[in-house]
Amino acid sequence: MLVDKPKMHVHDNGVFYFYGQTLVLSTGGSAILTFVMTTLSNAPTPGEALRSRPTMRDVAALAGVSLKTVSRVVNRESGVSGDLVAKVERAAGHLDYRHDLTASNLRRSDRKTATIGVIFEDVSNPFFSSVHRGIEEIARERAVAVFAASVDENPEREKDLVFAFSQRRVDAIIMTPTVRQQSYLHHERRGGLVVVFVDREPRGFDADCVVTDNEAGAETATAHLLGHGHRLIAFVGDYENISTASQRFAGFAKALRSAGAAMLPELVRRDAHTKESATEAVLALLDSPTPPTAIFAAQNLITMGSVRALQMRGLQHSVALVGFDDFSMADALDPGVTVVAQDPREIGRRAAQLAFARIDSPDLPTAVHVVPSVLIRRGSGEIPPGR
Amino acid sequence: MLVDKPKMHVHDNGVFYFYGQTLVLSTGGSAILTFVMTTLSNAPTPGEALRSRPTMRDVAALAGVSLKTVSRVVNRESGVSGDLVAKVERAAGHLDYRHDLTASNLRRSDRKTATIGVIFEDVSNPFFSSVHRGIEEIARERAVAVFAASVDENPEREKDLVFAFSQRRVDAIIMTPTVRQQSYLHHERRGGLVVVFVDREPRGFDADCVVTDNEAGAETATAHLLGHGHRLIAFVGDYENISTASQRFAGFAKALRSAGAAMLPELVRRDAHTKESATEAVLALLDSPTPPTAIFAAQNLITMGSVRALQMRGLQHSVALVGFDDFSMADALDPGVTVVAQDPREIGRRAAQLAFARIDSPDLPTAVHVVPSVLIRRGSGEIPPGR
DNA sequence: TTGAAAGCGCTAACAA
DNA sequence: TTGTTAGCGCTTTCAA
Repeated sequence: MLVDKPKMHVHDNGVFYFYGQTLVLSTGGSAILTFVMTTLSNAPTPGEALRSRPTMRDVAALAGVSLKTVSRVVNRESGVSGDLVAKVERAAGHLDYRHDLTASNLRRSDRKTATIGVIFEDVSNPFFSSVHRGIEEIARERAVAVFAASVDENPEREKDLVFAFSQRRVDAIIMTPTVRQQSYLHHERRGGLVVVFVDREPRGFDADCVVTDNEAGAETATAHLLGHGHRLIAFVGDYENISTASQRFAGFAKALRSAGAAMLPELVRRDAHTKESATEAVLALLDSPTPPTAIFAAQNLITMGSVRALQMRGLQHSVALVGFDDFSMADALDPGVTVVAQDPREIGRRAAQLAFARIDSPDLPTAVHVVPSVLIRRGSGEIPPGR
Repeated sequence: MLVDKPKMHVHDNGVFYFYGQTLVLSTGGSAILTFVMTTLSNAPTPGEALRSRPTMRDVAALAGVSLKTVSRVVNRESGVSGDLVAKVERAAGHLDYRHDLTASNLRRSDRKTATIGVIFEDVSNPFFSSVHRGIEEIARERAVAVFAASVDENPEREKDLVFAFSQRRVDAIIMTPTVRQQSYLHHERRGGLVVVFVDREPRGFDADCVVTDNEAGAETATAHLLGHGHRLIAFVGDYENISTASQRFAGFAKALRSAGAAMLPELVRRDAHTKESATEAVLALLDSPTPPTAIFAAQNLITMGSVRALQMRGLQHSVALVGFDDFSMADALDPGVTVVAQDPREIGRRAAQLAFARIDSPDLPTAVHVVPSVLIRRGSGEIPPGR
């Protein structure tokens, strides 16, 4: 179906299409013509020309100098006369020359691509997106570009992503390990790839790492609840094979031991991973014959899911809650949610710093940076045990 | 300071360092030795060997075949005898060979790097991190790696990032435009770079684009408040030069006009951008001589900041609020926050699909996809005008 | 200070 | 089916 008007909006099943020359309707649904644009531009179209990019040779020819001189100017090497520099820059500007970093890297002796890869469980999890942000801040200072990807609980994907980044010759990979153990990375490291871990420590692989003080933070959280008189404290956490989850569980157990409180197996749920599964787990706890008077939620999504469950039962003001990891609007809830806050952006910054430090000096001893967590009292953690 | 134990944790000003052989103390603060690890591994250390990566030539030599045969096997080309395929694969596995995509790309005729770049205002903004997620889902299907970076209100940085990605020969850039106009991209496009915009439409550049129906969504939100009897409705939005912000303002104005309601300039704030500035703006409105009975917050951070302001004045149950763009825990607040929800993940998916469609067929007419928004009633938007 | 030749790791085009 | 040669766009090395 062709339309003579150059551009238009068409409403179709809730979706608009806005095409240059062709009006496209999806199948099904009654199409409604919404309005017609009449603007026309004579700027180049997306498919125009595609004449191949100018190379250094083209610039050299236009400037009347040798290839090598252009290379020197582009790389800002010293020892080129100001006259030639100006000539080359004019020619490069005229041709819209773009230095090809991939070709440059191929020939260069240090073989650095000024590119790193980041692998998270999920780039859209607020914790990880903040870490990502922190990494970017440091990378930016070195004009390093950052690949980012999500593993999504798929263990094969961790290896695939490492492989994909390795094939693209990244200088370093910053990652959250999910696979049971990381010794498969030894091969990559022999090839000169730097690997830094964030959030969780690797297994079977000695490398730089930045983590939160999970055990101490969980201990603090639990002790906080114990201090308010709770003895029926539930633990709702991630799968045991996730190292942070098991460390947080260890902190929980340690606090109970220190207080001489019993750990009640029926109040321990280590199978929550998403908001939804956490809601389910907490509902089950609340509806059980021995409901907890307090809950320690060991991860941000789990805390959010726990809030929902408490609200569903109208218990948000009666059952105490402390979460691990802060989240957006935790302070705006009623009651505000008490959390052990991490500093994800700082974690990201440090991980990037460690990565670049090792790129610069491969022989440094490996370092594990533990970033402290902070208890933030907001109300939910200060509720006393009911009756 | 040297220590004989191989690894240790040291607590110093709240930061732990965990080094292979050297105990490092930061300056200042009382250092407390926390515990000592005794594990020792004989796996390769990070700085080990760095013997250069094996190339196809090495594989060819080990397998006793020619370079080209290895290339054929690595690229899964047909026409190689099973015998040689096995030989080559064995040799490649033995050497931990990694195909160098950067070198491959340099020589290949299509010159595709299987890499795209994404440029957002802030990768840690939940809206953008979800868009990022959507893009990744589609890119994953094509084994394409994704660079992600933030502009951070710095207009120069938009161009710098485009430049940085262009230098790395990405196949496409998916971006949120911030600079006043995008005609500088014509040069890049001539070189074959595909550009797709998300969230905001570009100016001075005809390209594929995926946006939310900002004007219609804002109109719906405002009409919703008008329908509940409000006439003193405040608009709190982003800077005027951001196209989404002005479209949402247009929708706001349109709804007022349709209802025959007056637009009160003193209730319009178009200078909010962050959570904090929104809180300030809303506090000023609430404390003014003519406070609004309802607020339309035109962006996710602004809505969050508005919630905070209402809570600070204890007005969250008296002044109505509708936000543009959903956010985490909006349903768990008291009252739940009524929003016009976008579908960021879907926006990301479509943007990626558009990008790949254009990579495959550069001559398609440009398309603007408008993804519909949905009003979600949660309580805050249904509060009637007080008294 | 400038340039010519070689070659980074790979694939295209062609030959055997 | 396999291999040889040339060369992608650039930097290195070395000579002028």
